[in-house]
Amino acid sequence: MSKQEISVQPSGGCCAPISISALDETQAAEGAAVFKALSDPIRLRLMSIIASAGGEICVCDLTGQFDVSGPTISHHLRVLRQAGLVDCERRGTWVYYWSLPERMQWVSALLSIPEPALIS
Amino acid sequence: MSKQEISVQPSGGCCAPISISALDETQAAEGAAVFKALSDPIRLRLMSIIASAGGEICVCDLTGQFDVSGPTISHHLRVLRQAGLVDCERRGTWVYYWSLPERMQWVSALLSIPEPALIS
DNA sequence: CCGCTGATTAGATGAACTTCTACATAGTGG
DNA sequence: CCACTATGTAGAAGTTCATCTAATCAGCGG
Repeated sequence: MSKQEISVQPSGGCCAPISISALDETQAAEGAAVFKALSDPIRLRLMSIIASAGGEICVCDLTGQFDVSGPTISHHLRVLRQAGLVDCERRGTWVYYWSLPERMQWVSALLSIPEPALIS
Repeated sequence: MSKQEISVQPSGGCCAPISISALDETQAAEGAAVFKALSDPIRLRLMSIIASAGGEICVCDLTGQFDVSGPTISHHLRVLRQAGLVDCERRGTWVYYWSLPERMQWVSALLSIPEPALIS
């Protein structure tokens, strides 16, 4: 896995929270792409299950928790992967996914409101 | 403004970060709705301009910064409003928008990775 | 009261997205 | 080498979304 695909290239979480300064078009495009990946209820729940799994989790343990077909889960996992939020690896018959905390934290920081901002 | 519309009812930012525990279907639906509002480059940039304005900002100061028509900006602002991320008020001829930090911080907290989680 | 400007609403159109079924690929084990 | 299981890919169908133009609403000034 981790194959080369046309995906959002993480430019490195490098911009100030939006409560501090506005985003330029490039930053907005990258941020919006990540938010789009999280904008589906199934994907957000998938992301939360993977992120809270503490390590990695097998696709076979994900599929059963949703009322959609396997290919649909597969599709959603690819979207999360292309957004840089998770990565995966095949080991034998099974494929394991884990979350990429840096990416999550970058998006979190984008929306955060620093203490100084709360005071002013 | 602040009219009654079918929108995402903020249930109060009340769930743990997804790196700690998975979301149930209801929480995922509410979270995904907010992320969807932020999933468009124009909307995310609008949000960042409003949030970093320090107070409120007139629609007339927003429209000129984008290459889309006025009605399109209006549409995007409504989406942000329905997601509970901004609110607005008409004063005379002009309409002013401001950000709702609580909502922003709730979403930010959802994706945050608490210190203890980084250690374990 | 009428025209003007700012902003939103309504309706239409083309693109993107979610989901499915059918099929393909990867790996295990007899 | 073949059957079987776990995932992923391809393509299609229905729905949602972003955007535009045209029309409407709100407030100001003559």
